[in-house]
Amino acid sequence: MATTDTRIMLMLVGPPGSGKSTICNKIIPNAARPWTRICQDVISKGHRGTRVQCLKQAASAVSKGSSILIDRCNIDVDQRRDFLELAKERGIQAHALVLNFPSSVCIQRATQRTEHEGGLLGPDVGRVVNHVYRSRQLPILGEGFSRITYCRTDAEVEKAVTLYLQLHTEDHLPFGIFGSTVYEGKGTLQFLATAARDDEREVGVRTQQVQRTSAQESQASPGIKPGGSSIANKSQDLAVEKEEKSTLGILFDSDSCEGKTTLAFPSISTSDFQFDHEKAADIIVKAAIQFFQDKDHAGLRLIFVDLSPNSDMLARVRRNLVKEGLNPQQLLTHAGDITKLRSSGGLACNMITNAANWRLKPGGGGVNAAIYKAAGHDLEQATKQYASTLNPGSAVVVPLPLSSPLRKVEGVTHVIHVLGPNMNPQRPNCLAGDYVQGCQILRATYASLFNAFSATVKGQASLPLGFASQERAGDIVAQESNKFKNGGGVRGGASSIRPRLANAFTILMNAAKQKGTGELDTMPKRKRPDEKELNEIHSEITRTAGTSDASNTHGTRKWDAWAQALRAIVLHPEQHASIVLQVTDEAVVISDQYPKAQKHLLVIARRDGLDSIEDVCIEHLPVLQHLHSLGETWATSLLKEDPSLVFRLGYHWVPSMQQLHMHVISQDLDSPVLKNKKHWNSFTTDFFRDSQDILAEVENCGRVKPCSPEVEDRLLKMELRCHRCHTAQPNMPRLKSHLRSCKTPLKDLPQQPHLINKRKSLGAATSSSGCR
DNA sequence: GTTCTAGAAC
DNA sequence: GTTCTAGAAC
Repeated sequence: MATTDTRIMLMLVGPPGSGKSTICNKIIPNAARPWTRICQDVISKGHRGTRVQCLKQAASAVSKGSSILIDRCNIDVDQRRDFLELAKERGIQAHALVLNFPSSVCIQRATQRTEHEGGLLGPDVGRVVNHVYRSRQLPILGEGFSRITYCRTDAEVEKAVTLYLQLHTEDHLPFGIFGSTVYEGKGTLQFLATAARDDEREVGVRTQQVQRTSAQESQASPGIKPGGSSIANKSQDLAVEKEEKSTLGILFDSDSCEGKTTLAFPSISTSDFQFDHEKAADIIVKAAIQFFQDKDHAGLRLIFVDLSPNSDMLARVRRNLVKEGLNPQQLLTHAGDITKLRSSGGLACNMITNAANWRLKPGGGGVNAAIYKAAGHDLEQATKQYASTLNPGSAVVVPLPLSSPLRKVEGVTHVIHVLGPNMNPQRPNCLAGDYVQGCQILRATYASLFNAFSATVKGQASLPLGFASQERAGDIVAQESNKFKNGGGVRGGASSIRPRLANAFTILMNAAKQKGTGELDTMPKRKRPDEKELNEIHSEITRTAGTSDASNTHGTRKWDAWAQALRAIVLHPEQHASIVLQVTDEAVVISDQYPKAQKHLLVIARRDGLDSIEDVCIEHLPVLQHLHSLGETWATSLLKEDPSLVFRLGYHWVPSMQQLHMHVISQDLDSPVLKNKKHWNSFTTDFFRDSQDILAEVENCGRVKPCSPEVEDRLLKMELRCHRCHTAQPNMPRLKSHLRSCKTPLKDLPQQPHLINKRKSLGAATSSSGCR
């Protein structure tokens, strides 16, 4: 989230010997923004001073417009509290850089060093380090930090230093927990550290190249190299620096990216198909410009991805971006693995593009092999349902099954296969240097790709999503442009595309909608409702739900003040530090204020107007997936604390409070604040909708069947039944008494340690699989 | 969502 | 008389 003030308090957290001063010396002289080091060891005329002196100097530096580096151990909550309060008072962001090395490494470094400003060195210093180490409390967001970075290795420290070095005055970094950590402590801190480790998947550390370097080195030489840089050589350093800079536009402007649905795509045809790079770069940028001329596409984002930071195509596309004046927030460039954009690159992409072969088969090399490998067998199976072959210039959209690792880990909902022109004489259908036709096909390829993306976002995903043609796109354009010149296009989505391409796209879409034609032979065989069917389904839903009042389902519901509490939290998570566990661009995780079980968290969506599952549309699938992923991560962490727990993730069909929120709740349902029948039934009947079922329902039906007031009333007033043995209980006290002695195992639950989530709930009111 | 409380149920 | 529920108020 943006703040108007981008000054930062960066608090180093680590025992003696963790290298805090070295970090300051690297950042301060060379940084892109002014930094002031606050060092307690020298603050009193070169000698050790007090915390109050540090606070005073810190306040003075902030007043002069400087960001501040707090160079003290800051080892526990007490040591950090005053500085965090100062940051809060001054309205500046508080970051922590946690030097999470093993104590042995810190002791070795501290005892071997020959200089230290505070005189803390020599053979006896080990005892000090151990003492400090034992008392450490890892920082959490709840203390008031907006960003925490964990470093376990020198390479990770270097990466963080590089990031802060390049941080210009006007830049700001995303909120959240970054980096990885291993913590050997016990209790809550261990749990939080584990959560932070899992967060790494969620929000990522931002530089693919740096991570790769780090990973390679750790493989080559396990363990820590005291005092030594892990960056292999200068040229790699420069490559890293170059790449870090290239991503700053993305990373430091999260607000402008917030809520944007994103398509990542590689360069098509320039590798194995040997298409001329300059021509290809020109086509990519111009295709993007045309795409964004359509105002409907303002909420979309494209990311051009190439594996190597030294990629010639990346450089050419960036150069053309500048030359053509395209807004860099619309077409971003990124060096990294397209299959690991979220986990390794920190870039959540809804859809990714595969440079496919004409048989749509795995294998080969490059992007095609990588995507099929990352997506697992699921992608191959799903693709077969949509097309068997692909011609140059065409695209085919394949929704990724929920089971695909690419979806579960990276949050990718669709893979769009495209095939570009071939200029390689050793590959089939070589155009033998005919760049007139080659450029035409490559333009058609990108136009098909971008429009398939747009159409999918606009809800066409519920339609068969084949964009594969039987002819080359150029041929179709030539043959069919007159025939379809009055075609309506796709909900205006292609209105600003050049007429020839718009017609080609319209042809493809119409082909996709037509049943029983030759075109459909390559269309999806999987039954999905078309638009008319979808409308009928929604009408039926409204009828059967007995509600003619659209305000119940479309965000015009009035919320009382008490019901707006969750919204206040997502708008200002920093003001609710005591309960906030994690903040991402799309969600806030909190401890439920009135836990109805031993463990009860809420994962709250941050989007405006998304208040209940009945507000969810197909385009919100990535949000639901993100909430589910966060919930699973936290449930997994909680299970590590207590493996006897069983968790469910789900939503109340009709929520009491504004802002879509998912419950992560342990199935003991043992809580003094679970007091009445409504409480009980809201978690044990079909009023509680499992997250997995909601994901499936939205994917299959486009939205969630509303809950009529009659059904809501019936479910919440059902007789009380034990959720284990299903025996009826006369009242809450008797039920609670029964629960203390009931030993019946929970039924229909998957084996531990996996969570949850599918159980047969009481009082079945609906089929979760069908669209009604 | 919780708290309070009148009145039903026991 | 005590326990429990359900609706109003916030």
